[in-house]
Amino acid sequence: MNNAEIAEVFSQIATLLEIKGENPFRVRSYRRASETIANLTEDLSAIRERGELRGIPGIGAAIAGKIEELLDTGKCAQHQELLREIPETVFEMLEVQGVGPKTVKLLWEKLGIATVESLEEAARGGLLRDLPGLGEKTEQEILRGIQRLREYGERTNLGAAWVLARGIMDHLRECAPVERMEPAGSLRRMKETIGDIDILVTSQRPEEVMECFVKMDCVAQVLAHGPTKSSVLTTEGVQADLRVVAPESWGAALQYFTGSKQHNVHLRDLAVRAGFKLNEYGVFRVKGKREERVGGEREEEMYQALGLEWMPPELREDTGEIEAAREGRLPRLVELSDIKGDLQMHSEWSDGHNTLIEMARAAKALGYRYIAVTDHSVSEVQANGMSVERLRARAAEIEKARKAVPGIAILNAAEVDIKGDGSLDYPDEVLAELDFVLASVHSGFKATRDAMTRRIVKALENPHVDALAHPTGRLIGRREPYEVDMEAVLEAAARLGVAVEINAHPDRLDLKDVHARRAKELGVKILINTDAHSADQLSLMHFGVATARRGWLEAADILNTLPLARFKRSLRRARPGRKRRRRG
DNA sequence: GCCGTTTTCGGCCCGACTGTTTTCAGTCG
Repeated sequence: MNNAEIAEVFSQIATLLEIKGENPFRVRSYRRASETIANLTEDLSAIRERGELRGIPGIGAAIAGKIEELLDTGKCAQHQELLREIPETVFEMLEVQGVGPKTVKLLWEKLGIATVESLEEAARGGLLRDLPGLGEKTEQEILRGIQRLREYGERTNLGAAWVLARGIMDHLRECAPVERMEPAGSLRRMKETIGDIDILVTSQRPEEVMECFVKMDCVAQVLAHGPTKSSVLTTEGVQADLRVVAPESWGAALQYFTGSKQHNVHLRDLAVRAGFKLNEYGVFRVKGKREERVGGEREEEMYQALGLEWMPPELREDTGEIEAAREGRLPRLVELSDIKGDLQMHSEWSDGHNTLIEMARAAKALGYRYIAVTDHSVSEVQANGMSVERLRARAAEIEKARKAVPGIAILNAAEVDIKGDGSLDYPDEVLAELDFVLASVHSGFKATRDAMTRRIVKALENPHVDALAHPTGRLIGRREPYEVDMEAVLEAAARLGVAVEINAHPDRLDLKDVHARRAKELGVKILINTDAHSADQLSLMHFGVATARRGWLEAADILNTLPLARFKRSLRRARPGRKRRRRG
């Protein structure tokens, strides 16, 4: 079993214990373990080999034993036992807004309801209103929740949420008396998917801000409309929450609503131990019964009171950032302004919409010093992949573009398919003509994990390959990543000096944050590229930078933060090993 | 179930909102 599967088992155990009404602290232990495991950069099996399971924070004797059980047998007796008591289908019931563990317990015990379908039927039949603690309004709310779940599913891609949030904020700035305004929540942390959009503002006239917010064109339904908090469902099906806070609580509220939940829980635990209290209004020193407010206007104050440095939102997942802050060893995360070039983009020569010159001009306008134009290779028929002849014809056009757009280096490059057997889509002598070779998988996604791993590692062993693009092939929300042993791929990349891409397109974000962090640990050099298929998509770079930041990466970990000459020297092709191998 | 230079037992984050209530439980973030 892999880490994600084991994390899922513990998450289910936590939920099932919660439904049973078990000790909430025991529930939390399983939930915390689940989240910690999901964010680990290394496989549990490897950690176990070294006998270090107990060293993972939140993993004690009991859970370590269950991890071993899961690794050995693929099952966990306690989990199986719980599932015999409560059917697995209750998990989807919990996705309905307003339905929590207590309600599920009630529905299951009193009415034998364990699926969303039977819940809907019972609500329509008016059977819920007679249950203790439930009433007619709750019944209607559950029906609405089911409809919303069916219509829109759960989470939104970061890219779509970003556009929507920008739109809302631009609108509020125009029509309402807002002072400070920032997105909070998972959007501010730049998570790859967003549950709902949180926006925080300060204003002298909150009612007007709320009024403007609930009357936006993009509002499909007003879910709540109060003086300090309003929630709407947008026409895109994304929930957006707006909160107005007092200026003196701005920092406290921003910290609080940015989360993550685990980060906040950990932080407040520290606060209590140090004699402080944190909430969305400020940080307070607790003296017996009295509380003295010691900060809250600026976010920094919330951390400083606990002896911690302020930390970027992208780090706030409780995966070691609090310990790092305490010890003064937070990374200096890479920033968009560090990026000097973009090494994956497509032109009209394959499936892009713009000419070479248009792409170069757009990249230059963003301040880049170099780009690689990586049109597709011959096998990508549907993407107008280039034959060797067209590739050579394009080389002449690139030469012209270099003259037409001075001040930016244009690398003659290609995104070359890794074929089913791990060979590349152009012969070696053709690859040798290129300035930069990016390899990637576009077919055979259903291969076994072993086969896919061998295929990719073999491709990386080709000395002409400089970098691996979108290493798992996933499309967030649409296509699962193919099965591959990422640890083996990253180890091969580190050994061979091949760079690995963080694809910045918000549908991909591939490498994802956790893998990027692992890549750094293994000494793999990273590229952040947009994979732009039009000039305007070059601006998606910041999503890739955010993913790198979530992986704790600094500018020095990323090749395309280097000036051109050093960038070229850092590519695998500049390494002496490559020449030796070629002669041999 | 986890954890500890104030503890190996006794703690474990905090508040708002809603609906069903008569003082509070459940959900959410």
